[in-house]
Amino acid sequence: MRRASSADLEAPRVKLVTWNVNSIKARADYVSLFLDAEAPDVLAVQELKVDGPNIPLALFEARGYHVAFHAQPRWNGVLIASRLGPIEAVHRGLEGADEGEARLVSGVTGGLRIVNLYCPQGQRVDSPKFPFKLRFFDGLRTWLEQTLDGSPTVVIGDLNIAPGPDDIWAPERFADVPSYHPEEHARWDRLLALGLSDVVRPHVPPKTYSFWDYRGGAFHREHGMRIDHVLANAAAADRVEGAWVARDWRKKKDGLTPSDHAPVVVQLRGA
DNA sequence: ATGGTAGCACGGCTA
Repeated sequence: MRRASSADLEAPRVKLVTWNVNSIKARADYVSLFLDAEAPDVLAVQELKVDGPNIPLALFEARGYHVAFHAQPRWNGVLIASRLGPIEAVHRGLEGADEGEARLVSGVTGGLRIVNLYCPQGQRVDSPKFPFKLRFFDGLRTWLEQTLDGSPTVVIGDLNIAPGPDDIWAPERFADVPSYHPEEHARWDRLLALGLSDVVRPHVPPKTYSFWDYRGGAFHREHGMRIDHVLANAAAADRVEGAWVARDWRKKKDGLTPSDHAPVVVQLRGA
């Protein structure tokens, strides 16, 4: 554990991570390994999959992180952990667009607004989940229009959209499939039109992925997608020094099963 | 071939 205040003065740099962990309960030991090895300043977690006492908050608190979360049993669930300081102005949920599911938590920490998202996956285009996904993005845009105020902000998380052909292993196979559908790309473009930019894309080579299905040996076949994102408004994007996918954390560690997503890391200059 | 794997209210659903 390190002393937050003096260390931050010595190294004015913020290491921001987004990671869909596929159950914070099943991944508690694995996430602990990650925190000790990578020491993020802010970690945005998606897919908690548990609520209440089943969330192992102690693993964050024991390492000096402040925590804010929005959770439900079984599915979804998002959490922000920060050692920049307390998390203030916390907002939970996307009223009118999330159908009561725990998919958005936001807060301000260290002078940075974090909007942490777990967007719907969409299942198949002919399932009710797909129009729900599109409505969620429409509601998100409306909410961001009202929320973005020019202060440094990142919109971060598992957006379940691969924005371009370099972000998915076989774009031709996904032309009519959620994660790479034209209707989703239209929503992506509308988010960017709010003044947000994808601050990871310029720093990673084409065909860099953040998610590989557990099934069919997808990781070893490099059958992946880049669906975990960090979007930043101008005030935050100006501070980005680098970004990468921590691909090694998609592998087993000490015999522990990994998530099907790797952490995505963005390094920012301190304020 | 409607699979394959992992996780959650233990078992159908979600990804």
